[in-house]
Amino acid sequence: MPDESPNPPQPRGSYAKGVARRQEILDRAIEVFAQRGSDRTSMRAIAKEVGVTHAALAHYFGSLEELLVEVYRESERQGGARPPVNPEETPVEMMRRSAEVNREVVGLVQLYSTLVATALEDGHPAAHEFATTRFAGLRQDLAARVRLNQQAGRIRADLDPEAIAALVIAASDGLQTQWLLDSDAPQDAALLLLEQLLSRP
Amino acid sequence: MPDESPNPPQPRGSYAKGVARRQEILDRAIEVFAQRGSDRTSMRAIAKEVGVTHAALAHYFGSLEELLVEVYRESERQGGARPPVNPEETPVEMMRRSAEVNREVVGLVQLYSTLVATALEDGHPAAHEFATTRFAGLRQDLAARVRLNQQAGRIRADLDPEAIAALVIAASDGLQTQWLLDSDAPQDAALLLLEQLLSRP
DNA sequence: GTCTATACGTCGATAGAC
DNA sequence: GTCTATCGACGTATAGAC
Repeated sequence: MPDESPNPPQPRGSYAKGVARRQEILDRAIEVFAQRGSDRTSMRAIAKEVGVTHAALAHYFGSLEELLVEVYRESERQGGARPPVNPEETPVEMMRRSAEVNREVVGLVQLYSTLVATALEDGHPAAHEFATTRFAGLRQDLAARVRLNQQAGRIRADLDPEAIAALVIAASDGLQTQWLLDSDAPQDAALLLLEQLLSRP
Repeated sequence: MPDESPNPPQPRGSYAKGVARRQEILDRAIEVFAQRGSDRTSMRAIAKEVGVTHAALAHYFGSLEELLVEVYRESERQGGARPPVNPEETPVEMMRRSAEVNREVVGLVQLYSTLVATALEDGHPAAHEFATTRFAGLRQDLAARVRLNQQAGRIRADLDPEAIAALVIAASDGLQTQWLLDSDAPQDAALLLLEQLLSRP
């Protein structure tokens, strides 16, 4: 796209107001989702809670799917502003902390499950992009942590970091699901078991 | 449930035809889901593929949710008619076989993910009942297998069978998801890793 | 650019005809 | 037992007010 004007065309006029409004909507939507689940989440219902019309949501987010993805992304971003993370923290410890936080915001976990399930179907590019990127990034991050821990002697050095990363993420997600369906399911016990299995003997 | 009449009241009139028709619909629906994913799955679309109207589906299954649950249940039942299972088969081996089969019927795995995600939300009794029962039953079955394997010396005897069962199920589900999103994800490697971790040293 | 009003087609569910 | 007809709610798209 040649011939770009030296004055970028976007932030002209009341553009700033738009991004602020968009942020307002996202913040409010996160509260709504965290409280009551991701059920009853039509554009009209969300719009009513936020205080706009459903057409306004379409204006800012394009589609319901993109809105849901943005809500979850933003909630992760805000949740990520937690105490600075020790990079040598064990991957399982990291997931256990995450699971603990998630128990307080069940609606966001429901939203996450919905997004992942949607991503598996064809014809949902926004959800697919979100899930693919998230899993690939998480696997990479966790694999790096595994290597650090292996060097520090806290994780068995004979195990493949990539496989460990995928396994820890899968266990974390799957146990979260089982726990949401049955709070007697041994979520933390199973994560501790995995931690023990990975530990250097 | 006392006082059952010797002549059960249900199969009166052309009831037998009804169950046959219902079975026909289920069989056809399973084919449809196995082929193309669980997307495009409105009652009207399914009805068209099956050759009836959407009102007929509602007559037999009550709601879309119940139809989806029944389709998956029936597909599991039919898939369960596979080679008799060695009860001492290791839990991870069992899940690896299952994963192998599932790769051929991606649409049914998509349907499963949708059902589980739906079950996490409020106000979906059929999906919730399905998922709760399935996980509880699977955990029980796998825990029993773990105990057998522990006695046979194939799984470390110092580990909690219930926690192992939950962990194996979670890993299996979660890795399936990651693999569907990215066929480079180390699904089998991670399951083999888990097998190795659980093995008696 | 921001946002409302409105309309379109499809959805799950249901009632009633046959 | 299966259909047609109809209902309210949905996601999306667009025209135009400001």
